[in-house]
Amino acid sequence: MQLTLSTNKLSETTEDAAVIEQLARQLKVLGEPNRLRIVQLLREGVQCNCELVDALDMAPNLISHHLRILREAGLVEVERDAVDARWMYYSLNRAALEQLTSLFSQFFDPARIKERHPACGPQGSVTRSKEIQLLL
Amino acid sequence: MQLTLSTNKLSETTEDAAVIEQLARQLKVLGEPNRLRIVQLLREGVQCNCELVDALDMAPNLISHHLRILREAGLVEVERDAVDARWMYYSLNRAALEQLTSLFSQFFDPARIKERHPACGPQGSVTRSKEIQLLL
DNA sequence: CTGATAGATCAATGATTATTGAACTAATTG
DNA sequence: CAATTAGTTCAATAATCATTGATCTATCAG
Repeated sequence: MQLTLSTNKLSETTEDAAVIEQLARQLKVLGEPNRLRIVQLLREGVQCNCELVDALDMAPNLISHHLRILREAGLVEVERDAVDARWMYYSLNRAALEQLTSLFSQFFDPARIKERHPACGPQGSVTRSKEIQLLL
Repeated sequence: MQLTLSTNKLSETTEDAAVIEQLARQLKVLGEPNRLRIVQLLREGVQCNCELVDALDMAPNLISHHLRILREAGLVEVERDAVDARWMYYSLNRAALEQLTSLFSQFFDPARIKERHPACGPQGSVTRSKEIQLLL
């Protein structure tokens, strides 16, 4: 799915609710250890289901399941072998990863974290920053 | 948690099983929409629980829960107000985000995806790449 | 046509985890 | 001290989702 931003100002790029949703969806998909391992293997090049089964020691249908999730998230693509159509070849979607890494770097860029003092708390807030003590 | 790599060769940095596990753990934490929204708010600066409650329209204990998860993943830190110790101030852990974005960019870098032909499949594999047809 | 092969789909189970409401702490205020 | 306030912790519920086993679909080989 290709998302268009509701604004073209870079500073608001990562504020768009739909973008956040999409980012969360993809991160959740990648946050599953077995799927992350599949992605790691796919980085080494196109793989068929059976190769992943061998490498990960998992049931074929489970691999199938995770590949489907990855595919539905737009992160992985499938091709069918033209010579023997029983074989499926899975590969990473470069464009999707390009977009994802770009958004991720922006969203979590430490340099863009603001120093703002909280709007709530006691009036002592003004000088709080120097008095604060670490918890536990 | 600070992870040391079992190898110092850049090309193998993202191959380390422990690193993958840790990456998966953090991505899963960030893959929850409400938590991602919390992170988004924390990017605007330190926030107390109550501010997040207002901004996200969620129960305080639920915010507490998600903040704990973020904290246990090392992504968020807490401080207690020195003037009125009832207030807690949450902030993003810059060092952790630095490390995470770096690892993420490396791991999902499209440029590092190899073109390798699958080791399985029919003998026709050799010329497969040009014959392959897209599935659905 | 009959197996065998690669893999997907389906239904059921189990584990994880977000959410909710109630009770609890600790600190401040009157 | 009693009442508030900010926030956490705990137990219970509900929803999500990974895993498993069985079945199903194509496709290819004999």
